Amino acid sequence: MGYGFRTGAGRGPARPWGRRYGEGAATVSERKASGGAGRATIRDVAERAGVSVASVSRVLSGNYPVSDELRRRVMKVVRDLDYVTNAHARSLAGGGTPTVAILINNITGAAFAHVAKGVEGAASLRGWLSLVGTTGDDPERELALVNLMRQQGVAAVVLLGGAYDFDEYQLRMARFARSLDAAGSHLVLVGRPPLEGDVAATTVDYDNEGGAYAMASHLLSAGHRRVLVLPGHSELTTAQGRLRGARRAFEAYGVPFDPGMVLHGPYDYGHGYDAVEESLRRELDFTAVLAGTDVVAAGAMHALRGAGLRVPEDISIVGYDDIPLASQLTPQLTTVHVPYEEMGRAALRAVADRREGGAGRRGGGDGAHLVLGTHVVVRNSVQPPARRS
Amino acid sequence: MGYGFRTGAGRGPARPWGRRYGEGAATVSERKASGGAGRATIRDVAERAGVSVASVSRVLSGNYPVSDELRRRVMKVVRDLDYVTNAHARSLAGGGTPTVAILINNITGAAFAHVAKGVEGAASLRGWLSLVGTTGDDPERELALVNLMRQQGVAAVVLLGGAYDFDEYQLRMARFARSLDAAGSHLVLVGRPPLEGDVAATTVDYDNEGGAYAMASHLLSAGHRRVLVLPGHSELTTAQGRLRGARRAFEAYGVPFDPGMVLHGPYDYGHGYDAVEESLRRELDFTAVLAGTDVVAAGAMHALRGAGLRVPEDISIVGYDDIPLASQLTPQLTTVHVPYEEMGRAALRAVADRREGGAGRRGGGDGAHLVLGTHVVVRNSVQPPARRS
DNA sequence: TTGAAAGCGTTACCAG
DNA sequence: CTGGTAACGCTTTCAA
Repeated sequence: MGYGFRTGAGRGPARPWGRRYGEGAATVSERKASGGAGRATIRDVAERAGVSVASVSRVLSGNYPVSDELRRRVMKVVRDLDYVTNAHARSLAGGGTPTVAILINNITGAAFAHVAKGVEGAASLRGWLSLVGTTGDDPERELALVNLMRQQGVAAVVLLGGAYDFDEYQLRMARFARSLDAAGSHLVLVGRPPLEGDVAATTVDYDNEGGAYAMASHLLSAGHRRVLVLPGHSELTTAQGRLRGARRAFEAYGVPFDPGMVLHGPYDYGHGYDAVEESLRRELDFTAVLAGTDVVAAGAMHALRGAGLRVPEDISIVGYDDIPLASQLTPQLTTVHVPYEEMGRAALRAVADRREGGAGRRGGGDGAHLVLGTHVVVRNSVQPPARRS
Repeated sequence: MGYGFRTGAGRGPARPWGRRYGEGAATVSERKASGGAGRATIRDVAERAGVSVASVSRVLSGNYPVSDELRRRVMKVVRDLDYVTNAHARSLAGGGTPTVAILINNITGAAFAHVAKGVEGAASLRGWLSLVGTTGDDPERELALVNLMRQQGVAAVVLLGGAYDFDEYQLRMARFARSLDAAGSHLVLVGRPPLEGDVAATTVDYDNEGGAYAMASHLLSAGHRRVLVLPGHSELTTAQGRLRGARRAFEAYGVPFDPGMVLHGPYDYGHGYDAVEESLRRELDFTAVLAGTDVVAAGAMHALRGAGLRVPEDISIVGYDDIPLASQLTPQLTTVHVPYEEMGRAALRAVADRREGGAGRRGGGDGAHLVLGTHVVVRNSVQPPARRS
């Protein structure tokens, strides 16, 4: 009748917006010449196959009964035209591939790569897509990225890596969580402590402090008493946890913990190198180095060697993370294994389960918290302390 | 008049599809309760600000003059509602954020991380988005991913890493290129040789063979004559190039090249280790190892050391890629620097330029080919050959 | 089992 | 400078 869209038999207004297919309800004319500019649409397929767009949609979605004949006809045209569905249109109409966004400070970190692999692998297993964004440690960029992901309508935003424990952090993350939740998305924190309060965010963490405790214990039980500790940046939550774990181990062993032996700094090779070099210059007395990450340990090892010290004969070194580098160093590094890839998988699983399970139980409160175990991997970088002259 | 959408004053059919805002042309009623389920839409914002959706769109797009008063009103509501544009709707309507897809075999590779960083960095600089997918060396998955990316309407698909030079490869890639081109997208090959013929794909490559030539020359000019070559998989284009370069260097130096000293295998630590161990067992006579990648070199170094051989005093080793690992090994590895990050940047730049420049010059033919230089980085893993007993 | 058409949330054109 | 609204390409309901 009077209303209706794409009916009205050619009485539409002028159309200066560009091409249009099949103007008028039953009029199959003015067809776009196949192979023209731009992507083929579902209507091109429908017309060419002599069926309705609804049928094409049903064939392609595969979630609706269609006759074999119809399917055959449609699929042939799809192949001929090399047609693929427009994901944007599909999402808009309600369907669409769920997408996870992975946000990371530095894509170059080996630990990240493994988490990303876990997420990506689990995602593609379910036919999900994954987006990656890097923040470069810039909070502004992080904010911008979260918003960008929100625009994309992602099923979840996975934030990777230790967080800086500034005052603003909790507020900011809580805001992210709320925002995403309101948009039907979800925040997942991987490798950082859970948010306080009743926030709708999932946390997938590992036993950071426990790993450090075990690692330090390993050193202590080998007889080391003077150990140089390089936990990382003092405001970084992972560094704080590692330091805490080490401290607890010292207490447990009744060994006094000397704060003067703790050197904070970034999780990189250069810091490990510099810290050890400086300690040597300052003639600090230590028989072992407890590094915050394997990369820091590698740097430390380099500096030690540069000073003519042997590892582990003169000085023992341990790392944290158990990235491939750990077993590629000489000597191979004793370190704490963190199940990064498994964490990635767990993160995606959490989101997927949540999605299937409780539609409608949104609105905060169910901040799940998963903690995966860590353990010491003993290799060749630790020996009982040498009696130093 | 008779036609029209969302006009016709309430004469529309029943609407069982769900909520709808502002039924009828001027009727501002039946508003969704703010804060309800789902994302706020541009119409929520428009209604709440008492302006038209067109105005909201203009304020948010920022590409059209609007009064300060309007902007203020709209932005306030946007903040109140925590509104973000729906990227899918935006793309569908013609706007939208350009997106690059990065496809990679193994996300864990360090070389990849740097290319990805380059692409991602350059992309976000322009406000572009980047997607990452991993193929796991599976051609089927690669195909599926390219199609997925095509569905997403990505501006370009960047394929990373050496390719397996099977017969089918050229055809497959040409098909990808054509497909993407037809959809208004573009194929970029990074770190692999360009496609043959008149194919619309851009290639960003590095002087692979030249780097190998220089690296081998370095070894030869140090006096090495018997060198164990571990180029990689024999079907991998990068491995082929590296082997070719080495061979040319031998020729240039008038040193006979012994095919028996070439051991093919994957680009991983284990292969380096195994190859050297086996060579040692077979009592192959060599004074240096020319590894296909730094990781292979690391494995080789480990095996050598396990056999009681010193590097570089007894055996010299060189790598390829110059990933961070190279300078973290002991001794630090002399290797070939490949500008991975720069390649990533170049890849994105190529796509972006192409997009701005020649709209309409699609249809094959302009397969640009960029080749970036490589160079030897001399560190401490090479010494003139020891006179062996 | 199939077809017709409304609706998803934007953008950009046209008219004022 | 602002408002109205067709169109983007698809899914899904309703009707046949």
